[in-house]
Amino acid sequence: MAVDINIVKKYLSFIGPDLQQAFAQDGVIMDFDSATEILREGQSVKMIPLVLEGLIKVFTRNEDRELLLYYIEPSESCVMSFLAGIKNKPSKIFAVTEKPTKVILLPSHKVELWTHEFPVLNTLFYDLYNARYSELIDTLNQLIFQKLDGRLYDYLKEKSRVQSTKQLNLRHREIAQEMGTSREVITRVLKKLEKEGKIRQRDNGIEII
Amino acid sequence: MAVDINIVKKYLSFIGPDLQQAFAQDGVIMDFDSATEILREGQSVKMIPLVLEGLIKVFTRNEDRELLLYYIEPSESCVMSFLAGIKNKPSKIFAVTEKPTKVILLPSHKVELWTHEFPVLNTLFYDLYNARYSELIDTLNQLIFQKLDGRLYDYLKEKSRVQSTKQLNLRHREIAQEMGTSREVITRVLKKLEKEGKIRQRDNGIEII
DNA sequence: TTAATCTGGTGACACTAGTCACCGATTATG
DNA sequence: CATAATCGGTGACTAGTGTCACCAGATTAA
Repeated sequence: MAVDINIVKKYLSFIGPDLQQAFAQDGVIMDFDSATEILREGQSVKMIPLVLEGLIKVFTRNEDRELLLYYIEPSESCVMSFLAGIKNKPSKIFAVTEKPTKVILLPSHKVELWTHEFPVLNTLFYDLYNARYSELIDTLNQLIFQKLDGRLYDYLKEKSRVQSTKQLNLRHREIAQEMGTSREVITRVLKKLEKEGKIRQRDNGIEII
Repeated sequence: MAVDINIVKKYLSFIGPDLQQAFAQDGVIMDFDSATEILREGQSVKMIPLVLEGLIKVFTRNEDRELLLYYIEPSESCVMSFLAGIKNKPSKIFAVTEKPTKVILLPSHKVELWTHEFPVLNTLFYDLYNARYSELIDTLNQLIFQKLDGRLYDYLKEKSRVQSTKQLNLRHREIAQEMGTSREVITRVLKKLEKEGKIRQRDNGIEII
């Protein structure tokens, strides 16, 4: 048995004992440090990851510009990026841990079998696909229909949510990077948000009000 | 038998005889005129549509602004929008036929059963989800990393591809609508593209070179 | 300690896209 | 036929962003 069944039970109580058993049998637990690139390994070994603990951020890149797409939180999966990566294309999607992160890797051919045996797994993936998709749509709507100040404020609130703190330790430069713009612009817009009383800037970072 | 098995065989040769049989048994064929809104009906009856013939465009809206997301072509499905619509949320996605379109509607609870019996169906949906997802990513990348002239040119090329013609019968106003900008801007950028020799404007529309 | 680096801050400027106002030509409608 | 509506075209202006140059204070490295 590759994985301690109790770990599986602890994090994935909702999938039922049979599937837990299967996961324990064929899955592999991996722990990643913060800021580890997740995508590289998956391309040769066809494994589908399920996040048990921690946080992964998914973004797209174009030359030196990035754009944050969404976060993957516990009991979610980065099916998409992996599957896309496996298929063939250069994928244009990147996944990096933002906290120390524990995942369980499931062999994709097993997962395919399991989806026939265990409807709950099908539902899980179907929900995940949907979730990822909606997030993308939201990002897209934000991009085309909102101005930078709105986008930045939403970005900060989301960051605050996934980090579970109102004290964000962020450099202007990092924000600019993740939002696909430049540092000076972020500096200016943060000033504006501060004047509007939505945030406060401190030595160590940004406080959401 | 609700649907003539020969229709199913004709359009969906790749799914194998057993699944064809199942589709014919439980599916419903519907024909839509051009410019019909597709989403409305699906919300009470849980049916998953598969496009057999024609073309559906999917877009998002915000007040009076729209943004074209992608097209659904034959043997593809708008799973996402339907499922999202069924779930609960206001969905923010719209689907409208752009040609006369023939679809087969499959009861979603049956589809769930079939995915267990017929691996090919799982693969189909999985591929579709992936396709939809990649298209969104492409749109997103285009939006943030490209200027309007590039976007417009790509828009025209894609339009030309799905319509299978280099002579596009389009009003500047329509283009502006689908790209989420204003008519004057499109007029100007089209002029620019024409000067660059990428298109030609005629009385009846636009020719891609 | 000194030098290098990182950080936020800022003014000046350029460019893109959106808006407004208006026009002439063409097409549809009464 | 006359009038109205639509369509593309254009100049002028504005707002929002991105870019460049440079600065001062804090932090880190030599």
